[in-house]
Amino acid sequence: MSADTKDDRSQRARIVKVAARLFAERGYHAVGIAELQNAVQLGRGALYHHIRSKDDLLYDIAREYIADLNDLAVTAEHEPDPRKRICILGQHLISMIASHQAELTVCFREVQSLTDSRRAEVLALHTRYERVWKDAFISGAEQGLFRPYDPVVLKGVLGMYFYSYLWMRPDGSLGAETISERFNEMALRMLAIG
Amino acid sequence: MSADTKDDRSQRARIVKVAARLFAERGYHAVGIAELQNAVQLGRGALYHHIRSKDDLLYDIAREYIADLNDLAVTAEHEPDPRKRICILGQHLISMIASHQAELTVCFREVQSLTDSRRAEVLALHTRYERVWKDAFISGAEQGLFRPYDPVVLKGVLGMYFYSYLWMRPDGSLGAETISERFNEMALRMLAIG
DNA sequence: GGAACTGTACCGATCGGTCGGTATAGTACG
DNA sequence: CGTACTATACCGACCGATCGGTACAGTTCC
Repeated sequence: MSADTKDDRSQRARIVKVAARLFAERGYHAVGIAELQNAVQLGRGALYHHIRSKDDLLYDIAREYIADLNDLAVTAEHEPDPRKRICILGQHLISMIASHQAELTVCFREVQSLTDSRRAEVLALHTRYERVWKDAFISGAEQGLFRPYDPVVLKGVLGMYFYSYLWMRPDGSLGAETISERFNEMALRMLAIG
Repeated sequence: MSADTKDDRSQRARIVKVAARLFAERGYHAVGIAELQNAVQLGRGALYHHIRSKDDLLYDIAREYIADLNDLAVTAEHEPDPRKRICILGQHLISMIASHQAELTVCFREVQSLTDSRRAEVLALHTRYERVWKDAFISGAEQGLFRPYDPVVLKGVLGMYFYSYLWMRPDGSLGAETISERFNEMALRMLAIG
């Protein structure tokens, strides 16, 4: 039992992880508290001892992982070469999706299920993340490396990366490194001049 | 009242349309029958006179529009030039998303909410649609026009197009024609050799 | 009359969340 | 040592509200 002295945090982390998987598999509103109870093998009271509400659970998941993505993106902003910056952003994004697929699925797909103020907050983080990409595109355009900035190109490139949360399989034959390399190469093609 | 003699079909079509919009906005499980009633201004009994169940409603939406997409795709298969075929597929896809955004949002995002057998059926339609693209990619590769077939490239291209259901705005400044033209050009770049 | 359409009252089941209470471990005090 | 007290983790019964769906009577139109 000595390993369980930190029960509080580890239990909560475990609950959040299981919830993320359930929400990703079947959708936030489709998963009831009873199902979550059963999945974590805890009684009603025990579960609510660790979480405040179902909505808070969703909020924590949706917020934390887009925030992490932003943190990673900030480090990429130090790279002066827009082409390299795109590659770093792409590699981070794909590796995050590969290693936290359930959480990012919730993050991308269940924002709408948050209460108004929380949704606004999380959406702001999404916007901020997108802006990092946008800045890289504009930067490259100004340096004459990329085609002039075009929002459709931005959406297209981001769509390519983001959409991977739906088909990527962590145990599949395609590793995250392979995927990000090919996506990065394609992104640079989309941005090239002429 | 004379214009309402075809109430049966028109009412049902109206209900399906409103349901699609609600499901797209807030998610299938988040929308209750009461909310749907209120939106179509019909009592419980009247509503259930036109639909069999909530699940059937989802099934009809999710099935019909991916089936339509497949029908459109079949006509594109007659085009021998893989490059042109890609452009036709892309143009059809984007124009469908633009004109039936709510329905296709449901179609893409709520497949998981269907019962097992129905989900399998709808997923088969998705697979079939993806195969049309795949065939075009392979065709182009065989003719020496595209790079060798790579599933990652396929997923990347499809992601670019599909993801647009999340950000496209029918009343926005970007018309469907503009978007599909630029996406098509990018898709061909992604597929080009070297 | 009869078929189509509609509203209301109602069903059992399940929803998210709270309740009082228990078991256990740690700690302070005599 | 034993006893009193506190905090944490947990359980299962229970809450009002809402869920999807049904029964049925009334109305309208041919």
